[in-house]
Amino acid sequence: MESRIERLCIDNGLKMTGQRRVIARVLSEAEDHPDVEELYRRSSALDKRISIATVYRTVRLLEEQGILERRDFGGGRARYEPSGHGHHDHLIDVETGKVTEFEDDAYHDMLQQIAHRLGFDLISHRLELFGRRRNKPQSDQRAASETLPERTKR
Amino acid sequence: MESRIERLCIDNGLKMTGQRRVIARVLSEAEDHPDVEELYRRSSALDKRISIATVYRTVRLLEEQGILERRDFGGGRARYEPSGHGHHDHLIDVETGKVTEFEDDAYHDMLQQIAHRLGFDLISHRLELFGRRRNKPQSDQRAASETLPERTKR
DNA sequence: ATAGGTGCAAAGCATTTGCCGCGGT
DNA sequence: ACCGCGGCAAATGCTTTGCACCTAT
Repeated sequence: MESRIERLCIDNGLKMTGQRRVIARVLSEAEDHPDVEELYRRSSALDKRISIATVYRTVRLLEEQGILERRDFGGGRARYEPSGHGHHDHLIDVETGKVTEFEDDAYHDMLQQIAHRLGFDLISHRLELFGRRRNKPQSDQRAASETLPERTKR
Repeated sequence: MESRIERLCIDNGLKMTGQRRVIARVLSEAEDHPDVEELYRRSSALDKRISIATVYRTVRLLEEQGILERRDFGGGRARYEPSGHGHHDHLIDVETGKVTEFEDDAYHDMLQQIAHRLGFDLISHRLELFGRRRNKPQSDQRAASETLPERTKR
């Protein structure tokens, strides 16, 4: 069984080694935004002979190929998610560290206008909200959340 | 002559040493978003006996006191700006690396609403636009820009 | 006087890289 | 067979810290 990301790797003409296959599978199955350490943990669980250096190299390679996207939610470690589940941004729960994704269509035009007013064409943006859960959360929006690993730095 | 930030330090009951006074002055006069290295450079120019460790310590202290704000524009180094020139976000010119500030009042409500829909109270946010300069920039908005130091990492 | 600040160099962390044997294609 | 890949450990870049001395208050 070939994972979604393995397929993408092959299509991009990447050499598929054992460790890459495992990492591709882990990424394909990830529903969150794991950092390298976490990817290494999950990959090691499937195949002991993977070094963290390889995870770093692979993750960088896949990012260059546009297969992965790097995120920076603060805390000093990069986090990754597969490309192509549409434009979305993130809300981080400041107490638990959980990340919730949300669609950004509503205000994308507004950002574009802001850029235009300043004399620029908008190429991309980065938006993160930091919030605290309210007593009675109402869920009228699909949103998956996860736990943010404890930060080491700072 | 006592700089604006030195005043804030005193008001917050911080012990004012020679090096802190110099760093406070440099920060008070900064119109950009310098990183620690840059602050060290500017401070050293005024007083040779300042170590970069002290700049790191001071900058962290001032951030904890709410006098400074840390920014992360990517590139692996923190950048700082004095607190309290109002809510604003940043647009980064992808070609030159220049940073332009802009006001965010217009869409702040919208962000709040998004957070609410997801069941959160909005505490803060981070918004960065990346754009390319257009031929004829129209300037109807106060905006200062600067050059982004070359990134070392990635 | 004394709590806290400073310089220096070493330690920490996340990430990258050199070297060299190994494995896809 | 050939070129790229992976493991390991050393290197890197930013930031923090232990220690011994120094200085505002």
